[in-house]
Amino acid sequence: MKNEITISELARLMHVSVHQIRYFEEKGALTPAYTDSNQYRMYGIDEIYRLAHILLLRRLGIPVNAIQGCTASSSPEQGQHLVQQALLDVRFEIRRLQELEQLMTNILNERQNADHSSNPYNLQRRRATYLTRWMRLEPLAKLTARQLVDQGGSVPNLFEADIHYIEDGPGAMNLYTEAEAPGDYSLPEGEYLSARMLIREESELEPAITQFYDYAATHDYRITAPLIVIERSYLSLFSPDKLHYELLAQLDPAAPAERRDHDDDRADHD
DNA sequence: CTTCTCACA
DNA sequence: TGTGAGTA
Repeated sequence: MKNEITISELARLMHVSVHQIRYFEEKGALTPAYTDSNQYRMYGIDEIYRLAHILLLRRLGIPVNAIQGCTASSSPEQGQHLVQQALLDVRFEIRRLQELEQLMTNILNERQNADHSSNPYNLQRRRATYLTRWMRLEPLAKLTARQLVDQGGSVPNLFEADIHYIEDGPGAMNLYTEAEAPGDYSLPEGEYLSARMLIREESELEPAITQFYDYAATHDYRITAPLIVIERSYLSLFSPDKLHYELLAQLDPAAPAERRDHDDDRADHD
């Protein structure tokens, strides 16, 4: 019985595939102690340690090629740099996952918010938000696939963000998405009237808008700024035939805006 | 049981 | 960076 072991024994011992060991060899990271007369690779105790090191560095996300140079020519300086780089990479990955987590909770939260379908209207105090414009829709133009590609690469992560439609001249629309910093359009902080609704056909939108203005008028809300139509893409996620919209308009800050300390005293109109 | 090579994610 | 199939 030899002291050295075969590749499959080594693989079982280290909980890796035989393939993987040969792959490391191809990359120059791990050479067998010797190859037997039957062409079998044989591994001794040194190779076991070596493989353990390689596996550890792989867990840190260091590429096998890099392990080759760092373990063989063995410059501790370089090895340290590799680990530092790997650390930077995992921090980047953590950020990525945190953003993903945020997206998921947003999707879930929006569903909760959307479910109170009793009274679509509601008054909100909103912080300033900033919008960046990414496309202009000419009057009567419908959004088509062609327009999206002709528009150039500047289409945002479409349908991961809510699309804001703001009228720009007669019949024309500008399309925006939310931005971090002040951009092409700003919604100032203030009181807003909002209505959320679920719509099956685009034709339902127009009457909803007039109804929105009617509602504002009968409640003496002064709307000065343009109406913002928000297409909430998350909410259509699980009901493809329906679109969720929010109508939003800032209330005139100059108007006396009879202080409403509670906003649930309207139930007369629908 | 091993080897190698190739195609595939 | 590996995996799986097929071969000898």
